[in-house]
Amino acid sequence: MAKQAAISKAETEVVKIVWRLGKATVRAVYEEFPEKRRPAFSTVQTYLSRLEKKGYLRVRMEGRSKLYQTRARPSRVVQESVEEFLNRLFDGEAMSLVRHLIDERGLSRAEYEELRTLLDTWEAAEDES
Amino acid sequence: MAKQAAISKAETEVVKIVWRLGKATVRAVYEEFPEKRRPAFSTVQTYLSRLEKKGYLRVRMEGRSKLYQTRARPSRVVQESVEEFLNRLFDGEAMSLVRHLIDERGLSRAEYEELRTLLDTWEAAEDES
DNA sequence: AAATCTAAACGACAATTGTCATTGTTGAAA
DNA sequence: TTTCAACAATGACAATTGTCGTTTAGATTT
Repeated sequence: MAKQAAISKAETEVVKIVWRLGKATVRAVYEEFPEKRRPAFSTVQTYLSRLEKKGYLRVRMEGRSKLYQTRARPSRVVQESVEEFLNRLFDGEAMSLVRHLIDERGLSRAEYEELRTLLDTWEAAEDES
Repeated sequence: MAKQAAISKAETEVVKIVWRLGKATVRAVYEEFPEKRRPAFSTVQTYLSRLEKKGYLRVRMEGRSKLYQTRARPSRVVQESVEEFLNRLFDGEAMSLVRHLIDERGLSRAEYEELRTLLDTWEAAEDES
């Protein structure tokens, strides 16, 4: 299996819409864009077909229209992007990113709580091994 | 001041080298690349001059060579990239990213400890307000 | 049936990005 | 002073990406 071509910015936005909708026609995706930043119908067509060519989506005819749907599991795609991003900016150090997030963007009380909970859960899981 | 043009992948790698070195000539940057993935000298020249044109670096002649140095604070550039990335993949929710990091990549014991410490620090700081 | 609507198919194009090969200069070494 | 070595300065080019307009062919409405 050849290395999957990278997914671009605009394509990411489109693939996310498809994930959210589960399966969608060109028009459906097209209409998900908020009117202000909505690209031409044919532009969406192009994005979708490129995504299909790159292997991120699967397509089939549904009557007169094309119906696109997920091929790769979203998490895998996200995973790859995160990995790439992490390597590029933080030398692959997840903690650097997290530190950056906390220092530079700040945490809300709620986020703080959530993080604590996450850690507790992690520890609990870890203990039984 | 016009919106700063986005920084590309290859450019990010180069700008990081300049940050690391503080100030650097084309050759210095060129040599920082591990031999295996070292682009041509002229390629590095191009990246640097594009970075300068985009406003990320400042340049001046130092004798016969050009000396590049940081213009924008690194953290600001990183900040922007993180923000862009976060919006694109996680709808701007930092916690989604963190959750992804923990679930999908896993935490090492050490990272776990560090995170705990970070949280404790955060809380201490928070308490006095 | 004619007119209208839709969506697929194409083909294009400009901008951005990744990458160089060359050529022109110039200070330094032979 | 001829010859190098080291840089700057250019110009190029292919691939990728962002974006469309147009044409074609069925489906639907008059």
